[in-house]
Amino acid sequence: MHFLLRENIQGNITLTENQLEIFEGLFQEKTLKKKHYLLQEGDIDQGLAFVTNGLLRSYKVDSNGFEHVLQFAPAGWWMADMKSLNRQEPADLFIEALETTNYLYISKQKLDQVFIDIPELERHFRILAENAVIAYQQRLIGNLSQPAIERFATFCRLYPTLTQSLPHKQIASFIGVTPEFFSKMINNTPLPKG
Amino acid sequence: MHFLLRENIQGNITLTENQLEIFEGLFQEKTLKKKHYLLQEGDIDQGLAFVTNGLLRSYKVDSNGFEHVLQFAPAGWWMADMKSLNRQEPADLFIEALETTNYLYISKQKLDQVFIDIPELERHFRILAENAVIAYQQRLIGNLSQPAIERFATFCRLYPTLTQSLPHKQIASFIGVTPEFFSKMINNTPLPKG
DNA sequence: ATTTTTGCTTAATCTAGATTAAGTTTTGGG
DNA sequence: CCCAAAACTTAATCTAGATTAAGCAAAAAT
Repeated sequence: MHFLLRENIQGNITLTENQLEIFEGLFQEKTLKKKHYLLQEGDIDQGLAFVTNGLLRSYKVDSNGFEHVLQFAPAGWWMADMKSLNRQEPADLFIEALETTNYLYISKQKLDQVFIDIPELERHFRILAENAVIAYQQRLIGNLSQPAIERFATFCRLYPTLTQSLPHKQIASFIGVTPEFFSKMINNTPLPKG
Repeated sequence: MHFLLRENIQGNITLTENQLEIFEGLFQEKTLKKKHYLLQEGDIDQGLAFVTNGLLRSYKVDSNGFEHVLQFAPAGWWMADMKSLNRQEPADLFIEALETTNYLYISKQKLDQVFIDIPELERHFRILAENAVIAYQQRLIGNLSQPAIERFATFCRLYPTLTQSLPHKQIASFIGVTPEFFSKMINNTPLPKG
């Protein structure tokens, strides 16, 4: 059940078996049914989720009621409303299960303590945060410089698995177009005549 | 000269006077003249800059030759091409001085070592990275959900000092519009008749 | 000081993508 | 198995912002 968590950690740092077991002992196994929420706007995020199975998405609802997907978290990915979690203030994001999802949950309190007990883990989360910064920078530049069709191509290259399993509506929201335009766009790859 | 660096650190962690002096000893003081580059596309970023005076910007040049500003760094801010620095690969960003700028420079090597010697500093940089993630998330959502005039209003609220000191062209690039549209937009706040 | 470059503005035209509105297909709950 | 709700498609119309093209102002460089 935890091999994905171990892989995640060992991608950045080296821990002893004992340290791994201490860390793993801080999580609870949880399940969220499809269409249920891990977090809703206004809640205060109390911890981090590591998906072991299924699929989560985080999104913001804007002042006109439109949804904008910030992140998808399939198995092996972390998910939280980082602003709400870090500052302990009301969330502006929703986190929802797109499929019934199993995840490991660790409270902010336990996470903060383990950074003191096992400083290598703080390195792991520093590197994860830095990689997230890089990913958001690239997405932002893509949104400013590329037309929708190229953003879609980038999405397909980056998340080939998700491209298959997600409703088009969700991909459209992630790349920043309406479902109507997305539909028109992908059905407009005109085949050569003859 | 270093009071801004101390303020920056002490905003997140507590170090002894001795630890502060060790850390400060790892930096070189440098100066970059206006319009000169700290980093150009294709270079490999070798370290982090902490601005003590002046103003840097990082930007990407897209395939059509248009510039997109990722970040401004006035006094008290850090600057790097995080992707190039972390992965030691060719940069896709330029980092340029918009004014003659003084900064403290630390190499990647020394920074990595000090994270081992003084684990609290790794916490500081973890928190900085997490705050950067939050800022990019908000900027991305703003770009997807708000018209340019509201993105400009947000920019003015967030960076009141920069709003005064920056050429309009740079603000336009940051919020993601052409200079022509920016000009039209800000000169179109129609005054009431009479 | 004057020439060149860079920045700012205005205005006409153009377009990627939004909006609105149906109609169709698929999914899933009871 | 059936019905309601979602998801997807198509098409007409609309608009925020881009593009192109001038002209003007300010700042740097020689």
